[in-house]
Amino acid sequence: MSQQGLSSISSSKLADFVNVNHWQIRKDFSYFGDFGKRGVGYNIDTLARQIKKILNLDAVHKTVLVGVGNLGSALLAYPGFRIYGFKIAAAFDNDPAKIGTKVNDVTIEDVSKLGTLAKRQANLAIIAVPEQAAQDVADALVKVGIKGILNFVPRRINVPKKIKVITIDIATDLARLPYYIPSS
Amino acid sequence: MSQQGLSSISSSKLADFVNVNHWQIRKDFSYFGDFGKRGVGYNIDTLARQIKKILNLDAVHKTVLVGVGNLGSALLAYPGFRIYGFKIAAAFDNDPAKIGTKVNDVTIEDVSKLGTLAKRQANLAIIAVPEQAAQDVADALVKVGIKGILNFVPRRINVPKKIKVITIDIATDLARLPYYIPSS
DNA sequence: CTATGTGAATTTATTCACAGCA
DNA sequence: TGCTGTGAATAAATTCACATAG
Repeated sequence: MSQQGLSSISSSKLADFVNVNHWQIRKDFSYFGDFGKRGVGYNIDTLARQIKKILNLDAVHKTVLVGVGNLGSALLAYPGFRIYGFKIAAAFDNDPAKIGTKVNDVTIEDVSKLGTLAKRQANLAIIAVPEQAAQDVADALVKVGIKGILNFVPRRINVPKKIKVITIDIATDLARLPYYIPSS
Repeated sequence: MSQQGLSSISSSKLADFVNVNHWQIRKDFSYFGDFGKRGVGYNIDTLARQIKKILNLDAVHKTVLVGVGNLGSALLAYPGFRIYGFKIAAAFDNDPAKIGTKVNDVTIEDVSKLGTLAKRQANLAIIAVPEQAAQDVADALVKVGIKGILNFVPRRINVPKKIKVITIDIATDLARLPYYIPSS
């Protein structure tokens, strides 16, 4: 919207975009501050900045990818990360054929050298390895000081409580669909 | 657990697995029926069958994949779908180099021939195409009678209200992590 | 007049505590 | 004695309605 030259937006318009009610938008915002102008709406740039600040998205986050198979490659090519400030700073795999090659400007490193990450100040990681390797990779990432993990492996991984893990299990998401489908 | 020879499980054990309280497990189940035996617990096979029935997962769901790029290929290779009864019955792409080739026993077809699906009784679809193509693909899928869509494209797609769409936006999921990370 | 921000009312979800069955 | 199922109590989220500011 900002790029379209708009400067303000109302809670009703925002609500339409995300399919909720206008009062829900205002109530939610109100828990964090007074972002709007009565009679006018919300300044788009200011609002975006405030939300990014609340979500701690107002800085670049160095992110590490472990596992450059089909899914990992898709993630490396995925343009969606940039808008939120995620920078994939390193990628690791254990396949000798891949190590040393470049995918989207990132050189793939040997997963056994994960330890070298410690100096490089990445604090988020994406795990996209086969199931059996997931826990080992998680352990190595914890050891190296990672603070948060986005886990694509359909398996629970154990990490210290202060490390935040978000698991994306694609099969489980797909499994929610049939519930809404009449008989099939 | 069934494969490990166990026949029963208590709400407390189940609760530990999914990180909720034991009374939450029982309360949730109770909305759908009385599945357990007092003093014993829940019969594992019966419970699994009941849950699958509730979620409409007790039949094979023919599923169509559109877009066989990095992500689509990863999905074709993904073993997680099978356990819930999803069978990828067809895959489509618009790249001549891919059409006709086989990935995991599925022959890739020309996306312009999506119309031929009508006869093949698939009612779920996975969209993994570039952003610009998403709406056109969705329209074609609706025309061909699909009932539910798992959408991996970070963009809202418009479909008739009776069609259920679940969108997985990986960037948004990753964007939730920094909120939990101390300073960074 | 328009659109926000927020107390109050209402609805929904979670937690408790325990009766009742194997 | 062990564990379920569920009313009742508590907590949380949503919705309403309207005073207030531009």
